[in-house]
Amino acid sequence: MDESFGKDEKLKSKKLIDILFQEGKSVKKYPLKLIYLPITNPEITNFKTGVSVPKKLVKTAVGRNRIKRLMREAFRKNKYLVTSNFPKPYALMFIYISRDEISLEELKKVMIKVMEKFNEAENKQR
RNA sequence: CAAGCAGGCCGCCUUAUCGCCAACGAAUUUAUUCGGUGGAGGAAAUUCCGGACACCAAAGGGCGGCAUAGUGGGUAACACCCACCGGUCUCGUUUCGGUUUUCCGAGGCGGGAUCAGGACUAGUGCAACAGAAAGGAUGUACAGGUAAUGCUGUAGUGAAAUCAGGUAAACUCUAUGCGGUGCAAUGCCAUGUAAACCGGUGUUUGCAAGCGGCCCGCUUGCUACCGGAGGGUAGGCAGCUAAAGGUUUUUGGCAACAAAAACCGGAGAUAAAUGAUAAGGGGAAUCCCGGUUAGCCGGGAGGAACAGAAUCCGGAUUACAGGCCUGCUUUUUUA
Repeated sequence: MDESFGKDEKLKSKKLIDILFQEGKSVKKYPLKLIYLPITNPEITNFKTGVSVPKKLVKTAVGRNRIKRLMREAFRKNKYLVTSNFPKPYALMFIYISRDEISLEELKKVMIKVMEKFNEAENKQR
């Protein structure tokens, strides 16, 4: 199973991120929030995923780094849940909305639930 | 051996698996695969000083403004570092005097801590209590003196009474230094469809903008003419890491440091890499059990601080579990 998470799959375009925050929909499961938007640009063929931890909630750079790394790890292990289910690519942004630290195990569980919610919402619409 | 003080160093390790970033080398299906290699800190933090570098005019002149403040040295430079001098505090020791048990006062020598440590014979301001009077000063008593007068001395208040008084982390003065903005600097590529952009030529006046707050001065634009520039995405590349680098030895120097030689040469991301999991090792505080008069000994549980590079250096400041080393002081035990 492909568990890599390389450059190509990361959300890096500033423009795309701006559009995502303006027009994207979201699902929430504490302490995670997922903002998503279908990518209309035909050049881009795969999912683009980013993670974010607000400076307001986690004060130190070490703390934010730690949580972002755990989020990437949790996504990497479970990304098949979303990437294989849709014909069109999406831009995804996971945002951590708690002040407290979290273990990888717990984060994985929440990540899976958020992804399930996302699947439901998008499949219903189609 | 223990405690305290001062200074310095380190600040989890090993293996496996799954991943991330970088340059390199192969292979091919030419954008992918494979391979081994390298990949956070002593503070990377605060952004408080000082530089390098870049652009703004060859960064220019004046006023204003800011910073620094014993002397000498080090350095690219500094508010940093070193040495010395001085003041203040403190400890030890010693001498002298009073008293003589303690104790008190003065001085010498030695150690430690600390100090924005230039100038109040330029001007201005400020000063509790006491005192007649505290800054263009001058009243009482006694004594002296004069043509005359606080003119002179003493007493009295006070830290200080015409003494070159005190005070500059008071204005100020003096000396020295400082232009501004910062790698989101800056350069290149790509983009542009039109009152825009780029290049060139010409340029009188006026206006506007920029060059630190003002003035000077300088530059640019507005105008005219000529030429250039059409897929999509909206970014990409350089700057970008070799550093006033480090280690060791020798020489010079009290030292900071400098010179020479040999060796090592070390992250470069950009919604931002350096991570996750498992096993083993290591283990402080604390807790539990057993033994012991106690110190303590044995076993088990427990599990590691502050903190993340963002152009690069030198410092300062602040945060920090635990461990190690060196020196000094003190106490106890043993020999």
